[in-house]
Amino acid sequence: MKQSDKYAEILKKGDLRATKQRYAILEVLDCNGAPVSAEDLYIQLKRKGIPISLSTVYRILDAFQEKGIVVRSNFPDVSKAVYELFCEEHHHHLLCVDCRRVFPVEGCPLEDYERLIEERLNFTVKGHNLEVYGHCKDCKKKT
Amino acid sequence: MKQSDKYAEILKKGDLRATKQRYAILEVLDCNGAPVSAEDLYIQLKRKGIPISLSTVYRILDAFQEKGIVVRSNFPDVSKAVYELFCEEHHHHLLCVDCRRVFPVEGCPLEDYERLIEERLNFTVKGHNLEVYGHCKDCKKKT
DNA sequence: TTCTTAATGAGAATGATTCGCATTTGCATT
DNA sequence: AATGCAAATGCGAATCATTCTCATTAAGAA
Ligand SMILES: [Mn+2]
Ligand SMILES: [Mn+2]
Ligand SMILES: [Zn+2]
Ligand SMILES: [Zn+2]
Repeated sequence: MKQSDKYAEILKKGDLRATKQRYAILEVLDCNGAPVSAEDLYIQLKRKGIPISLSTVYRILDAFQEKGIVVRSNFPDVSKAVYELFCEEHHHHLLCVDCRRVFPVEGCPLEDYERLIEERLNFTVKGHNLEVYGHCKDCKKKT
Repeated sequence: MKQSDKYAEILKKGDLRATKQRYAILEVLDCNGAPVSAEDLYIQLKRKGIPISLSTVYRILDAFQEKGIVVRSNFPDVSKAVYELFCEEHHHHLLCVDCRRVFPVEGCPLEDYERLIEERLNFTVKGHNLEVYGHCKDCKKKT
């Protein structure tokens, strides 16, 4: 199966028309391991020669989020939201406060915690946001 | 010791001049158990007859955050930042996506996780952001 | 190919936060 | 208590991310 078929399927499943812009965004997100801001995405698309406007980038990302195709997050002290393809393996991110790079960490430490909250506080948990920040391996060296 | 002495001490420790506006903000934050937005704070201050401008509210909160007097957080799908007094007992929050209320939960489930990250990934953890969202007790009933 | 409607582009509008600058005020020092 | 000066404030303008409006284009069903 070609990559483009994969994207077509994602769009069909989301009831979204297959446009050049949507393909291109899926492709860029697919290649970027780490989350990207709407503007970075826009710049990368322009660089690839894709005709698109920034408002369309935002609209597409919104639609994708609605359909669960992408996940939006906000890192502390970063003003723009960032987006990444939804990934079956729920995971989290480390943010290096020096170089601002984002590192994925597989797994999630919150299963027991959420169960506890449901039982003790009678609160139905629908999800969570977790980001860890600090100094990455490389930036530690440089000091 | 009077409350106002407590605030004076906080400001002195932070090398910040004692102004009416700063006292008033400390007082409002102290009374509000849950985190508040800059604008809510501004409204509450006006209601109390404190002369202050919104930009001053932002400036004071920034200064307080700088000094570790307050903690700023951003909840998912809430456009404004919220602030609360720093609290020795590190804790987290539950956000009800129906009524938008915020509930504190004592304790933190991330100690082991952070240790693991430091060991396995050679990343120095400085902190984390964690918010859990879902449906609160009251909103569950209403359905 | 035609028709309907969703999607796009361009720019204006919005909303939260920050900035610039003139004025005021806390506070250290006479 | 009066003085001087840096820090803090008020007000409006500026900025930045994001959303909205509306005229135009293009999927894709028929
Ligand atoms: Mn990731
Ligand atoms: Mn709290
Ligand atoms: Zn780094
Ligand atoms: Zn609720």
